[in-house]
Amino acid sequence: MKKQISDIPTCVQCTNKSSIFCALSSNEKSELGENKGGNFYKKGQVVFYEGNHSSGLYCVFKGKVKLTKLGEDGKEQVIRFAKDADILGYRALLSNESYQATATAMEDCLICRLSKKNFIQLMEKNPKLSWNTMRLLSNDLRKAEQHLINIAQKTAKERIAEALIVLKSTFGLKLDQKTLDVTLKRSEIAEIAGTTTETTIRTLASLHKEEIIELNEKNILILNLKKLTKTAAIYD
Amino acid sequence: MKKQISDIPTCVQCTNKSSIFCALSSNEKSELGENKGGNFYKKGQVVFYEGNHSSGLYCVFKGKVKLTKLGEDGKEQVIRFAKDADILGYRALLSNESYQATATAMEDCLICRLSKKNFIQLMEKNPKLSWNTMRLLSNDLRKAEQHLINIAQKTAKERIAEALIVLKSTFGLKLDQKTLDVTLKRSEIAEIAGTTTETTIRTLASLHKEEIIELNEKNILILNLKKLTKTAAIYD
DNA sequence: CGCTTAATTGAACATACTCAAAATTTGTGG
DNA sequence: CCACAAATTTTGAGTATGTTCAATTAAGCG
Repeated sequence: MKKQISDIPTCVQCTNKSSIFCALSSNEKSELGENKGGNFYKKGQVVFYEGNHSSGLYCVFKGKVKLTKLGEDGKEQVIRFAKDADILGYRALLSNESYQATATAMEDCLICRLSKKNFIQLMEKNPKLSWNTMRLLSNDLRKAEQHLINIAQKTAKERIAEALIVLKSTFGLKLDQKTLDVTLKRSEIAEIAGTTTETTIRTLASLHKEEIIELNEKNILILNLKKLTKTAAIYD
Repeated sequence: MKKQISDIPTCVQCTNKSSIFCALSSNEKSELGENKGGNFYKKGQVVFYEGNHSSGLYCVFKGKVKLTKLGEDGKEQVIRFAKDADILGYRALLSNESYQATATAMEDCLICRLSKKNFIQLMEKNPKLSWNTMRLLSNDLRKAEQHLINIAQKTAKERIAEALIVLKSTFGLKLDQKTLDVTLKRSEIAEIAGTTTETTIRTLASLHKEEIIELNEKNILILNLKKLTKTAAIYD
């Protein structure tokens, strides 16, 4: 049962909460939605590439997206995630003209493309939208800096434990309240933690032996969050 | 000849260019400067501490400042620098209430403290100020993400070479067009590159042996920028 | 069912860290 | 300006962590 583009509502009708667009009135939302394009992205499909010229602002209606940057040696590094109601590509509007990262669908997604011009016009009219965008940037910056410290100062095991915690807080758990509500390849976990696939495999096996996590095929269950947090060396 | 607080002009008279406040009219600048406090900070003195409640916005009139975050194990990590006309502590205004990093004077500095309230009021009135602030955030985010990749994927030598290049582009060179216009302890360079003091010393010695840099007491001279760039694995 | 992709395991190796000690520089009070 | 204490830089050697590379097993998919 494949999702259709017609499943995407207009901005006015959009049911997604907690987006930066909540500050907009119905009229403004309708203005935002002019020239809107909704698209279906299959798992693994690229929404936009790092370095490409910015062609608008993306808003995730449904699905999970990872943002990665390419290192000099061709190794990918996950820098951020996006999910329902999150915005992608907004930094390209503000600084440079090109996208700073590559956005890839982690599962089948429905993503809208909004007009750059409309967004900028709305920001000028509605200070709340500017304010929300600034808060968003500010939070992303805080997370990026925290991530930097983690990678710079933690061991591979600590970073992998932290990656699991980040995945939990970003995507949440399934109904059993234990299983991470996202499936990743080992190499993708490695890209978050900034290590190799092999080290990731060995470390996950070690965490499993310590009864901190459970591994069921592609699924990862968090059995002992307290221990996992301790392993990640997070004390705040 | 110690600098005095009286050396600091009013915002209206401030000669610093390329700040986010260039968008302001004289009247607005004067509004910004109400309740302004100028302070002298001695080398090594802390302007504000990570985790402290935000008590305003800082604007560097003259000097060099480093922003650091503390890792779980107590190791400092330099996340950003600020120099003449740069703003500090602006993120605390937007997200959380507390400062996300510790700001320390790298040399004797003159730094103004501006009222939080005035800044926010001005942002609401003048969309250009919001826009500039957003651009600033956006650039900081880009740099932080680039820094993340560097630390995650480069060797210690590459990171140290990169640190020197960052120092050059941030603080520039002295009149000879070779000497970095900033003096740092070896441990501070290590904090930028995310490595240890010993590794930094050995690597600088190695770069010196390769005739890429020259070490004169506390000063670092860049003899061969091309080679240094190559060593840093920067190809763009 | 065969082919491709992903996960796993092992072993050798390298990078960079830790710890300790010595040399040097810097700062401060007399 | 000197002497002494403190901080910083430097060097060495041993070690651990994590990478690389190669080979094997398992899983996914048309």
